[in-house]
Amino acid sequence: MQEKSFKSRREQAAATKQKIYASAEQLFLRHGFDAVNIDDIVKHAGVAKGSFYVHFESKNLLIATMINHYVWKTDDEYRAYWESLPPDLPVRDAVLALAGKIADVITASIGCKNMGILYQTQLGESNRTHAMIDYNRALYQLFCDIIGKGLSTHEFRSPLSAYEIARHFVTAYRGLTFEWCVRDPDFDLKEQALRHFEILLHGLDAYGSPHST
Amino acid sequence: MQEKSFKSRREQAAATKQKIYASAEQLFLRHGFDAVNIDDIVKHAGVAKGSFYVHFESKNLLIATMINHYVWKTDDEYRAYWESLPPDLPVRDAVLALAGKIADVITASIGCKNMGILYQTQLGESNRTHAMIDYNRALYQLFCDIIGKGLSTHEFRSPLSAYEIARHFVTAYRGLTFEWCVRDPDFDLKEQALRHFEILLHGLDAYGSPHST
Amino acid sequence: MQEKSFKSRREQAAATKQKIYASAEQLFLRHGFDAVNIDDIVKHAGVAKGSFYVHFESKNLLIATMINHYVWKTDDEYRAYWESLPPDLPVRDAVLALAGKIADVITASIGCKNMGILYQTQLGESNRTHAMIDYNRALYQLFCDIIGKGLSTHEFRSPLSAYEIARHFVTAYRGLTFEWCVRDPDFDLKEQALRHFEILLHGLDAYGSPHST
Amino acid sequence: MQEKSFKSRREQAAATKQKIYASAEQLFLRHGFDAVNIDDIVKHAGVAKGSFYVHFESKNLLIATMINHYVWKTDDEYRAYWESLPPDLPVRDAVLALAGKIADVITASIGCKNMGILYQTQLGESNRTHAMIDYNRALYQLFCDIIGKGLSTHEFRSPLSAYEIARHFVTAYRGLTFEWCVRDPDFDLKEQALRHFEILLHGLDAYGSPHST
DNA sequence: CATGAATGAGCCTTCATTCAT
DNA sequence: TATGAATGAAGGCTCATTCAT
Repeated sequence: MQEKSFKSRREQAAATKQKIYASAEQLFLRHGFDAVNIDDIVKHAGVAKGSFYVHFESKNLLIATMINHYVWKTDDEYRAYWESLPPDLPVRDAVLALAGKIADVITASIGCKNMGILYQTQLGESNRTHAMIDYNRALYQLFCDIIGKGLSTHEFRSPLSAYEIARHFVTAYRGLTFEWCVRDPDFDLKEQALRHFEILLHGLDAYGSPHST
Repeated sequence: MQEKSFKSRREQAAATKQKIYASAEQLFLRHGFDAVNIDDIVKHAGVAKGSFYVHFESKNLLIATMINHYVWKTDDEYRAYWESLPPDLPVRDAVLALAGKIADVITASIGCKNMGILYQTQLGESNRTHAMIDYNRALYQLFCDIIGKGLSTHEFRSPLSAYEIARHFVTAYRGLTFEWCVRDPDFDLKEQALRHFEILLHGLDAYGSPHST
Repeated sequence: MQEKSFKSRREQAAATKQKIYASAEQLFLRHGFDAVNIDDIVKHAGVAKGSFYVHFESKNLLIATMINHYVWKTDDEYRAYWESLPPDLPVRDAVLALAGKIADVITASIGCKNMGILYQTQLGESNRTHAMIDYNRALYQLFCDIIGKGLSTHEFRSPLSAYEIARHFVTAYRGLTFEWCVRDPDFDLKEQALRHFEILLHGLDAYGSPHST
Repeated sequence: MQEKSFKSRREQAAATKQKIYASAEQLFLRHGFDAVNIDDIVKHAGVAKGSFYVHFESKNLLIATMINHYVWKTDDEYRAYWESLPPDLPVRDAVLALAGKIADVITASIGCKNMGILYQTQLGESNRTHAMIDYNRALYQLFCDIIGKGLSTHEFRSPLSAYEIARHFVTAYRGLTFEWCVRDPDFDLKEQALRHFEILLHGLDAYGSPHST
């Protein structure tokens, strides 16, 4: 009780900012960036219009910030997951596990609609875009690291560089995610990702073997 | 007696419609749907604003129509290309050839920016989206046909259905195209598509072999 | 009767533009540029807000245009007046007559408030200003011409160039006008202008004489 | 006992007020009244927004106060200067000296931009204007005193009253200052003021002489 | 069919001022 | 006194669409 006075002014302000942010997030997810205006956001947050501009420079900057949060969050999650895997796990299994994890994260903590907005944004040329030019750059790096480790221990053989293989993986995941965004709910991201990556891993094995081509 | 002026009037009208359509197309490609307004279009076409609404119900409907044209056009091109291939071409080679052809079409006759707009539109939720909800459906069908033929002649073996394999192909192409849109010009679509499909085909081979899994 | 159909669409449009312009003019004069907004203008004109932007690019551009009209109008009036004076009128009398005429024009067809806005604008640095950098440039030229004629016929003697003398006249008129804007109605522009110019003319005579300094 | 902390608190408050005032002054001079907002001022002063309203009732009142300071300051400076002149200096020379002094003050301690803002304000109608409705009233008085002294000693003759002559001087200075504000740096205020006043003084001499008119 | 003036809802942003802490 | 979060009215401008000629 007396929750009110428990909050310092600073905390109160942070709470307001959070209310606005959360409202914006919800509404953006529900209706897309362009269909939501500042009035909607502040009304939903229960604050005055001016308050929005106390906490955020502009609508576009809020969007950019929000997108960055998503990107960072997922990147961190992926890497943490990989580092939690047993070090002696075969590279092949690690890649499959990561593919599954990515699907889990995208499905559960981002969601289809939101992911669609993320991808739309990345395809766009607006000022928003420049805030997130490199969504997936960290994923590239992560795949590089995993494959590089496999190549260096000779557990994994391929005429391709770790970077090239990582590119195939990222490209594949782009396609999987896109297809999911567009076909949901008729496309189970995790299931498809695992199948697709299995084929890809087979392909890379075969590609590296002498009898190929 | 009046036929001539009737016809010329009809022709005139068609010409006006075409002028507007072509202007809209050019401008949309250059700047995106949202950055182009009716004023821009009619000014570029050299006609009056009212003429736009004589020939098109609304901006959104024009966009939908235009997208459909694109979809049909490319679909036809792909199928015509396949039908032009020698009937005895191995399925594997046909798939690779088609992958290359698709890259050619997308690169040359659609372009990176435009493709991005198409993909953005597909990811969106607006009324525009419904116009192209089935972009690539024909491609699915085409891959299905190719693979189905291979499976039925036993030239190609796989525990997967033709439909499933087609889905892997389409998904892969989605990723390739997306990556190209985002990374251009540092990502050569055709080269990457051929490499990626080669791996995928290897993977499918291996996947189908008894020693796999 | 049937006044309506007498007007072609073009005339109708011109009438609307004029209504907006006239409303803006009135309101600006009454309340100043900054105290009047687009809503006020269109409401006063009895048209929709969008109509304003059909006829004028922006509020600032309208203001600039309006100011230019004033400037041109007065310049033309001054020169026409001078050309209407008898060619054999002594320069001294011509200058005095012009000084009086200027006062008449400013007083009657511009008005005190308006003149104040003009001067304010000229002192400002806003985008409006650049539209009228040279209010009074034509007046400079006119004085130059009058004095130059007097100097060339030796009717008028001075060690100063026509340009320098013109500058003294223009400067003096600036002061008279400014004082009028600020002191009105306690400062009779015409009376003061005539007195001041008489002194100035005497001063120039004396200045040119050998016994001066 | 408490005197010290009382005083330091008072001093602190005064210091804060002064910081705000100085910041506002600087920014107003640099960018004009309307282009500077309270946020700019307090940020520049390094205090909180609320502090502004602790020390000043409103933005407009601060502006009014500031203008008054300017007016008083310059008026005092002019009078002090005159009083510092040798009492037996001829009126004519005193007037010229004062004209030069005014130019010095305006040029050095007010500046062109600032003077423009002052003049703009004076031409305006806002509540600000009332704060400086009497800018130059003291200058009137000063000129009156100087000329009155000359007239009373018969060192100076004129059919005009001291007040009327003062008005011509003030009016002339208005014009000079305005022209400077608008033409700077192509118009050297001091040089032009001295020349213009010389002509004016000649004119007044001649005007007073029997052979004039 | 063609024209282009007219419409008016919609949107982002600014800013002086208030007030609880 | 000092703080700074909160307020909400105000304002300039865009744009798809309509409709009389």
